[in-house]
Amino acid sequence: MMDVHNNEIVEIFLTVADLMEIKGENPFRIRAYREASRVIGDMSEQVAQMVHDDRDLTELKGIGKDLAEKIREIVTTGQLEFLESLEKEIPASLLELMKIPDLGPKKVAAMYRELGITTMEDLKKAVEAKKISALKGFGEKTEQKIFKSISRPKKEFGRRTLLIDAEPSALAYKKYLESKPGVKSVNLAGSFRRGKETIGDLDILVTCDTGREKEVMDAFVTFEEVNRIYAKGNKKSAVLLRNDLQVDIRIVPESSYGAALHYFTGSKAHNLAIRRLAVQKKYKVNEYGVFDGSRQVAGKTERDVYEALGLHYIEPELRENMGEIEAAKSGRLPALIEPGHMRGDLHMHTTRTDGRNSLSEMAEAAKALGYEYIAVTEHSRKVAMANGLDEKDLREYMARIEQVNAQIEGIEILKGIEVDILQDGGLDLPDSVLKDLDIVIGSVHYQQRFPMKQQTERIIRAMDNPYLQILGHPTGRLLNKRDPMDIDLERIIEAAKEKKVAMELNAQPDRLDLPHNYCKFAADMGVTIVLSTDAHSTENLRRMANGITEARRGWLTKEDVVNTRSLGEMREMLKR
DNA sequence: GCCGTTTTCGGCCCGACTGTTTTCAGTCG
Repeated sequence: MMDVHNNEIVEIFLTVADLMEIKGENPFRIRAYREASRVIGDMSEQVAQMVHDDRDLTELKGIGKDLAEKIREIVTTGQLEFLESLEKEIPASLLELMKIPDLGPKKVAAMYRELGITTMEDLKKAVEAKKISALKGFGEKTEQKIFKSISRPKKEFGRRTLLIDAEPSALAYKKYLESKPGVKSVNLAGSFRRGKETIGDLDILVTCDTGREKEVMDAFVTFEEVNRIYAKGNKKSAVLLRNDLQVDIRIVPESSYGAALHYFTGSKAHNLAIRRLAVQKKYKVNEYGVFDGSRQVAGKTERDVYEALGLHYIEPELRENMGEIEAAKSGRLPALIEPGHMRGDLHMHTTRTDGRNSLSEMAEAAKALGYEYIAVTEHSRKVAMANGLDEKDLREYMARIEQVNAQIEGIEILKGIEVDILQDGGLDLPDSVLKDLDIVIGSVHYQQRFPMKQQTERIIRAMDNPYLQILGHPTGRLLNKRDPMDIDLERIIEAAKEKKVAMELNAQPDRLDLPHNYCKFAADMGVTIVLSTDAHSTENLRRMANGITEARRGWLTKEDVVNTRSLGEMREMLKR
């Protein structure tokens, strides 16, 4: 039995879809592969485990008999015969070329067929020899566009931007557009609005005085950060910023504002499902509204759009076609957690280890945020580069915490630790001191490259320590930098349930760890979740907002998160 | 390739912009 991960199956199916597209296969068949890969990619459960347990894969939405068999083949053999036969017909290097803007499957196929182009290098030579513009269906402008694009490093295409990195440009753009005459409203939609951890591009929706659309579009493409204009019309335009962020804009009439916001917020999968539902009800949904024949029956607000289709309003964070539409039909949507629900923060560092602010500064800042309690959780000795504490250091610091706690009014400072989980699953500090703490978080910081079985068992063994209350940043992922550890997270969450250990949702914008799909899995199992900032400065305490967004994407309610509770109730719930 | 209180066969979301087109294909979201 091989450990084939969901993301490997996703990659294989996406590659199959791309290759079939170049080959010119039936688009609906291609879509089936893409749809299946999306479903698998969003799952928390490992498909390989399902195969192993002899479960019926066709229970999964979008997976029928054929794809179930292909998944089984991938899981048992580690490869897919069908993909290999496709790769014999279509060079896989063509997929790189498809990442170039304006080059899709048809054009790439034509260049391959007519000129034998398979690599970026081939393409460059053909462009320089002016062979591209000679092809039918191609012309001077297309050749120029390709020339412009291949002079850029290829890795820049398709790279996703951390939400928090996109934020400054997004807000600056919004403010800029709002200042333009004739503009009535500017809204950021797309994955930015859905609160995805990383975004592919930025989507802006604008309403303006009728007749002034062109004026607004002129302003849009002359924003100071614009580096390149991809397309410009009166309803829709697209540009590339200097920081490589692509920005799309749509201008719509106010009567269609809700439908357009819905359409432009996505996700694509959610929109497709909504449109399919509309077709069932003999309606048509587009970005201008819900239509019964040519009559608009909804569209001014998003709520109207959902109601016209017999659905409750769905929050943007849930719009991934992961069950939210079914829940909205039957009124089973969760009441999502909100920033105002948070009453404390249970993971932070101070200047005693690698933080930038003192204990009292952190406490004052937390108090200013309206919190009732915090836990100060320094690193343990193993994390030497952060001046991690040994037992003696910790005892001293605990005394210091008690001191400050006595001095400060209106907030309770709890004595905590982020103790390192050692190679063998032991903890980096003795029980004799752990037992005297209020909050014990256990985290893996070293040896993150163990094989799955070993890594999983290491973490589960750590949870056997009766003083460990919270598993910190459970996957160890750093978005765009480091993959999650190779672990069976489902098994770990099940163990957490059994041992009454809570899972942390670490709110650092490049962690957001526990990932949302596992938040949902854990909450469904009844595992307690702690939403923490892991702040290393007073400023960082505000990152709770990022964690709230991830929690909402994971369908979490106030009840699922322990630090929405009063101090007493929270402590009771974390007791083992 | 999937899917079905209209169907096990015949559908499968919908529109804007661009370029190379004399009416539309390709790409994108």
